[in-house]
Amino acid sequence: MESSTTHHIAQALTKAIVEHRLQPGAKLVEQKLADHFGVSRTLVRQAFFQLERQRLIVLEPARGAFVASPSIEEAGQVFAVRRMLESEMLRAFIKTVTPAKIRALKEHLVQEKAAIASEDTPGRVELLGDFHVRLAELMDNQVLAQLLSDLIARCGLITLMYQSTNAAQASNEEHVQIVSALASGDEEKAVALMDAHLANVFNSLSLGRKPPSHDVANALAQSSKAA
Amino acid sequence: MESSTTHHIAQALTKAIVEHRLQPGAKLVEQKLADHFGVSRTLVRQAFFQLERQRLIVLEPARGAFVASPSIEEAGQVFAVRRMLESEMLRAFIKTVTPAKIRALKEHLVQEKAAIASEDTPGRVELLGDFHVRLAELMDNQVLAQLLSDLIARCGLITLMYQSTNAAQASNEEHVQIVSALASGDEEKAVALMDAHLANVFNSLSLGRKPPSHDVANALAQSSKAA
DNA sequence: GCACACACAAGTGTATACAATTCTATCAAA
DNA sequence: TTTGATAGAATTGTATACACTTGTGTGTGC
Repeated sequence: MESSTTHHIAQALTKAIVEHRLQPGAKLVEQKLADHFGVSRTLVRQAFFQLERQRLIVLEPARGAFVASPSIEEAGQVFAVRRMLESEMLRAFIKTVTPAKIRALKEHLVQEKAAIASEDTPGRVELLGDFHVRLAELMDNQVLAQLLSDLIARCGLITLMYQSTNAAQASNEEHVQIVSALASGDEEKAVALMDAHLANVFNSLSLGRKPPSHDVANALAQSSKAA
Repeated sequence: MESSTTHHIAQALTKAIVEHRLQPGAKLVEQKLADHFGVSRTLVRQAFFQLERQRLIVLEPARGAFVASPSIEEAGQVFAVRRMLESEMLRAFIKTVTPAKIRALKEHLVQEKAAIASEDTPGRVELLGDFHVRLAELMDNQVLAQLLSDLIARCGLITLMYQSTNAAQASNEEHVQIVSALASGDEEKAVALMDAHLANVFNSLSLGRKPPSHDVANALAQSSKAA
């Protein structure tokens, strides 16, 4: 079984949600999405059940699917988990560090800078998150990478709500410092920097809170990259 | 939307898989499950998509759904993540420890012992896993608790493959030691014990590997508790 | 005896039909 | 004007129908 169509839909919706083309709280009407993707409701519903487990949407019985809007409290918990996970990850990373890995990270930082410079908002957010995933991948731990990727998507739902070009720049600079600490083999410094970095991202939260405008069809139309 | 029926099915299957009433690799035929639950294939398929995201089953295009059978390598990665997460969790726990929390943990240990004594295999496995979840819950971090719960379910798929009454007893004793270290406020000792504990569980792996017997209907019939 | 082709059975992938529920707009009464 | 009731539209929940793919067994040619 599986229908890669269902997965395709889930992926497109995930992207739309993480990139905030679908606002938190927006209602997802099955038929509209079905029409948009040119399929029947069946497949859309299947995708919904995936997204629900991913915590990107909430399913209310007989009322419909809504883009999740995590509370500040939940966001705090997610960030707490990330801090636990990522500080330990860095410790492990530094024990198996190689020049090639450092080089890979530095390359990533260049991409981040480019996205920030070109004001490519969705790309920027994706890359800033991917920095953390990249770290996990470089440790050859797919499970960890996948897990982090999910957590970051879940944060993305929040962070995008506030993150200005300015904040993005700060994040990038913190990434640079972390890599630099890793390169010099300074475990404690790297961990401290990462911890501070995650704390910073979380603290800049709870500012923006724009009112959501629930225009589903339009949001999906302008998909930024091919899925 | 949502149909609590779909969730009910997903939960029943989850339980069956984690308790090893459904062997890794077993094929899950949609119509048979639909008959068993007295519903149409539609709902079973929806549940499948949830279970897939949970990594408890694998969906192969046009071939069907199969109970996941994680490789030793993947198991290692899962345990590595648990070690990262849980050692940091303990550090945080000990900073907010109270007598009431210690008491709650000790109560849990009593339950563990009871399950082991009465040779209640599914109950035993569930409780041994829940010890770790309980820790997360006591920190008021639902996100962490949920995440650990998922990871443990994923391990359960493996651990049950080998875990003898003997190994269960050892696990329980290690839990006792951890709680004792927590009670005395010895952070480093608690972390070290937890790390060793998880390493032990992982190392006892890769022994058993019984050949799977794919009797789906029968496995689901003997559901141990009401879902 | 072995390899290949073919037919048929079993099972999955998707769409559609219909029942049940929720939402919305209208209107009457206070 | 506000409240409440109600009818109809919109939307969700579930089952079923049917096309398509995969697996299996039989028979034919070699």
